[in-house]
Amino acid sequence: KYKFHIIISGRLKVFQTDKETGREFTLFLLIQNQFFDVISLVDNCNHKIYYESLEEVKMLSTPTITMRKWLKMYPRLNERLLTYVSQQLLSVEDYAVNHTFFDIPARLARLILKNLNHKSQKLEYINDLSNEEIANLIGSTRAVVNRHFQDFKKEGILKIGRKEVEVINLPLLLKKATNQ
Amino acid sequence: KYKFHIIISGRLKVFQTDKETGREFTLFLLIQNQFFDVISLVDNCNHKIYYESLEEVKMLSTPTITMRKWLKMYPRLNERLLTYVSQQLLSVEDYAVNHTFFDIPARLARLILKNLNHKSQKLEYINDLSNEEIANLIGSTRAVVNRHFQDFKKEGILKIGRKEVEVINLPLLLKKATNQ
DNA sequence: GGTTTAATGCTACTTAAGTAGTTTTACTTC
DNA sequence: GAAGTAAAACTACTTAAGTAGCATTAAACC
Repeated sequence: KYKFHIIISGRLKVFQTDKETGREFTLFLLIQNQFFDVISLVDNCNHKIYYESLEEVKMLSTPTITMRKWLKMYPRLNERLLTYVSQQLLSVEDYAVNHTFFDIPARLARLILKNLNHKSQKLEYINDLSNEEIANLIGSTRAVVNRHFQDFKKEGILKIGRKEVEVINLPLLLKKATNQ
Repeated sequence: KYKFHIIISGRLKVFQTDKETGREFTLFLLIQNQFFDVISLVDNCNHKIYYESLEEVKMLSTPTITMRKWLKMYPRLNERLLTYVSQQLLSVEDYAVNHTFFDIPARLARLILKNLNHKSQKLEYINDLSNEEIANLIGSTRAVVNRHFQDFKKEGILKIGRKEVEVINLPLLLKKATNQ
């Protein structure tokens, strides 16, 4: 029933939802060479999670049981997985810490900085996302994200097109990312 | 320089701080048989984190290098670590999700439920913590936590002594934990 | 028992996140 | 190029988290 996957191409959004409000929170945007779902390998945890492809996604899949067998046979695999899960841990830890210490403008700035291609001054990998999806990434809502995008624009930090963000004033953006 | 530890006894608080506001956020309260710091084993990550013992802590320690050697020699160890890190991932994921979907009363209720001994109706493991430390666990502040503790008391959900919490009305507490 | 200290309780205030609803813009499709 | 649609922009409002400062209580120590 359960399977283990490796993404070959495309983006897979892994998220949680709140049925009450309908809000979503994106935990990971998995891309090439990333794994899903590692947690299923670890014994009897009933980890409820949702996923959705942002475009056509190609991936290698194998039943959890087979994967468990391979893990026993090839220690290197275990090692690789440990590294991967540790990175995910750091990533989610970052979410949690950002949520407690920073307001939305700062979290937005940090998201942009994290995904910024410093040569083109543009976002890569999340550049085509709607305000809604951006909001899901920082644990907020569409309207709020848009509000602060407008502020950033007014302050000359960003140039914003439809589903396109370009950084104009990097120093100011960096400042937004740190102070509250 | 870096070391890997296994807790033998006592509680070790692992946390992050915001220098600006002085606020803390507790990521883990490590106890017996838990590891610290697994992340250091994974190559060149410069993971900044703070830790502090809540009482006298005994632990086994070994240099990261040695531990890495052992990992290569004993595959079972790798397996065990993978399980451990995965659990931590789930735990931190829970933090992140709670922060986006639930308000402070709900997060407080969920913390209590998570650490509730259903026989004694009392908290175990975090029962002796101050409001301040409770706040650090749910990513809030002392005053706010206290405010909601008072509400819970008035509503007949909790009986609160100095550094002591007892659940009076479990159904109501459960309700608080889900809706906002 | 009296004094010191730290945790808790309380009041008042500020601010920003969330929400609802509408208007405008830009892209798509025929 | 007109029509339709979905995203983005905007306005107004509500609410709760955060903050500051002080009062009170309980514990700890001499």
